[in-house]
Amino acid sequence: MDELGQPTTGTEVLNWTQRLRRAGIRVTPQRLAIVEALHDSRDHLSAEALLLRVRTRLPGASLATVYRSLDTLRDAGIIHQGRLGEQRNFYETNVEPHFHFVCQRCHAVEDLEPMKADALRREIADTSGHLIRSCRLELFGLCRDCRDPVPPPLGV
Amino acid sequence: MDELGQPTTGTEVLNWTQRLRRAGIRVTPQRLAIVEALHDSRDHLSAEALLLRVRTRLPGASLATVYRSLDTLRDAGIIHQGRLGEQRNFYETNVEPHFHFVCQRCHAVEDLEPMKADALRREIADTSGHLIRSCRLELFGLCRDCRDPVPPPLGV
DNA sequence: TTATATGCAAACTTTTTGCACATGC
DNA sequence: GCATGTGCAAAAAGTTTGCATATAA
Repeated sequence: MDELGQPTTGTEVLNWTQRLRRAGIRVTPQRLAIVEALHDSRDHLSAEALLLRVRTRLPGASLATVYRSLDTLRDAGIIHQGRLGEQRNFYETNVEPHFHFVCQRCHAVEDLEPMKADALRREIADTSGHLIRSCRLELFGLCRDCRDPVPPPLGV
Repeated sequence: MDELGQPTTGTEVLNWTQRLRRAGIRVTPQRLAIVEALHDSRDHLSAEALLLRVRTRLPGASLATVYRSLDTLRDAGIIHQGRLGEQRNFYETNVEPHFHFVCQRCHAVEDLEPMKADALRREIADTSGHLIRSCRLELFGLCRDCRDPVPPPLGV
């Protein structure tokens, strides 16, 4: 199910096809497989992780195509590309401005709402005189679960 | 001159030597050349850019040594390592928590004070339940100069 | 003296590119 | 039909590593 509560299969295919077409880029099986695998994962995936998922649907897909498709989709505003301390990029279908929290123990990545960040951004713009077009906020630490590990059940 | 208004040469050498020694790492000509070149540049340098500067003083220095020294200095808390949208790391001697603004036109990098970011960080910690150990804020746009180019002198 | 650092070259990881062939529109 | 996309392999770019030698403490 996607965030509207619709089944992911079938209608999703139409949605992404339309989105690609409206963005003015060609609709190919590879691009559809890539953007759908990325969206269905609801995660922040590397190109290589994405290739593994795409290959379950298109066994012949190549890493070069994944990279080229991701670039195209990113330029079309359909996906977001980022980095999180690591040496490789990650991709996600959430293109709204938002921030990331990375757990340094379980390495989970959580999306954070922009919240007051716009105020911070505006204040920095005012005091610095720069024109700010985008910003990235990344927080690192221990997530709820890794911070307070669930104690083992009593009597074990 | 450094930020205390002291001449950079001479006393600086002593300072960095002391700082390395106090951090418990060996003082080598390469490490001193690296940290001093980095500090004197007052910039955000890549390993390769740093090697060029270091080689004016130690012509035989190698890139591998620069990388290994930077890792060591970073682990010792003497320098800070970061990334700014690019695919390579940068290094700086400012180890205080602070943020960066990157001009997308002239590619200048400016350090920003943490300011209200601590409040933002605290709020995110409270609402998410995560333990936040560090955070990184990067802003991209046009700097003051690139935003409002100086008009050519009259009569030309 | 001895653990640690350096230089060199090779390896490794991630991403990009040239080219012949395939395909969306 | 033609501009564009794909797969393969090779190349780039950035960083790390093995090893013999050199050096800080």
